[in-house]
Amino acid sequence: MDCNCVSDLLIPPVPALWTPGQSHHQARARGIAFPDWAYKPESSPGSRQIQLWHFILELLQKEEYNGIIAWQGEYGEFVIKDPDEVARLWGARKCKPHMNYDKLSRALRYYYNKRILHKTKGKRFTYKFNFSKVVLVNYPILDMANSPFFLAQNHFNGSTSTPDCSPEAIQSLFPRLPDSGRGTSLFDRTTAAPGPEGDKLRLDSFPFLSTGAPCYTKPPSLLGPYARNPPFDYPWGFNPYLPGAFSLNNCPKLPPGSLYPSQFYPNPLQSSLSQLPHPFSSLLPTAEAGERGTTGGTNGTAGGQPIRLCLPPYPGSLSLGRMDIGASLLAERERERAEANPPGTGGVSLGLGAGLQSPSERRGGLKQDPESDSDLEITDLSDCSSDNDNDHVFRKGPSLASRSQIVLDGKKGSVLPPVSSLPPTVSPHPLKSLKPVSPRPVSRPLSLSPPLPPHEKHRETETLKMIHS
DNA sequence: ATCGGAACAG
DNA sequence: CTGTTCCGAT
Repeated sequence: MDCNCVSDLLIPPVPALWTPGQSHHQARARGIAFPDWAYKPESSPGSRQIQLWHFILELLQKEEYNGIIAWQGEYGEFVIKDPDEVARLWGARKCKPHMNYDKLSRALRYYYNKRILHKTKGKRFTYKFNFSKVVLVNYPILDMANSPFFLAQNHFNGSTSTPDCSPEAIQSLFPRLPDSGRGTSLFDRTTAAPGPEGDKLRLDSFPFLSTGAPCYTKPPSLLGPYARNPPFDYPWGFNPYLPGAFSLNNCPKLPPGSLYPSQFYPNPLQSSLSQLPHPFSSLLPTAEAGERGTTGGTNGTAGGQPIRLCLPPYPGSLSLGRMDIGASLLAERERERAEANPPGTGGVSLGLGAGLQSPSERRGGLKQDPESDSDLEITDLSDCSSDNDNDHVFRKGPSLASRSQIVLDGKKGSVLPPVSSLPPTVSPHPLKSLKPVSPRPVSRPLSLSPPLPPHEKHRETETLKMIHS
């Protein structure tokens, strides 16, 4: 039969900035950008093929699909509005024509034990992601505990009302990064940048940068309509990890000194990352800037966008204190199999005092899963807004002048010297990472597959060529 | 609607 | 290992 597997080779075009369902309503959802690498099949150890959760994330990330699946409810929670359609898309992606929601949901259920996902009881077709889990799964090697992101997050969580310290501050720490991956064409599209074609950068190689820290998109109110969106004016030499670079001062809770532990640079990867710009930048809206409210979406998005995930707001609760998240995650991991810990257990905080202990020790009181299914340890972090409120922070250097031109693999890693030191871990196959989904709207009124504007297409092609070489 | 066991595929 | 396919039980 004919399946749409090809879609795997296509690149989604438009960046999908999460849009709060056009809504002004309720707690507006803030989108969080899920790190690119999270969407890459390669990032899923053990599986060469796209995984269901990746796929879900992809759909969630694109507003075109908001009619069938969308973030809703608590942070990380999403609802499958049209189970059959989602199943159909999944089936198309996997070339399983007989896929249906029953089967898809079975696969989803397997995630419960893995703690990647869990069901939101009481709400139909509603599930919730445990992002930290996802992160861990993808990048277990990272010592996220030491990441400023996480640290910030912890604090962030601690106080609900301190949004300040959080997202924005952190965000300001990183320069914008063009997107990545698969998409490769990200910036281009936007283009806004009249000229520089060289804005291609592949962050795939720096998964870590993305850090797993999904970032929130600013609520509409905060975001300008993309007023300014300089592709990125941060000097590549900027090292976000340098103390000086951070201006988390606004973050009262962050203990000085704890931000950049030496362990922060455990490996080459990390060091190289330090020169990378901020990945979240790709969140910048582009074409669809103007229109966002339609759920049915129609923007022309089709191709090359990297993946960006948008989540609904809520930093729920990271229950970890500032302890080491990594440890807790590990603990969780173990716990995972040990106890299927039914949700609903009390104990909100994951042992603040736990600190880094061996996974086996953690047992002590770590119990999370505050209530129901919210054991989600959120890893969100910064506000990845598209607007650069904090640009000024970085604005200083040679701005545009030094735009990077990193291309990918093999080609030239011009601007990022350390590229060579990057671990081969990620994205071995550029092409592969290029395209995640392109569910074609086989049936469905929704504009599942908007046409790609000519120029974009062109760009895309170019990009591909580049990658190829 | 959900769940999870079991067999099976790649 | 990650589903896919069936399916009986809630």
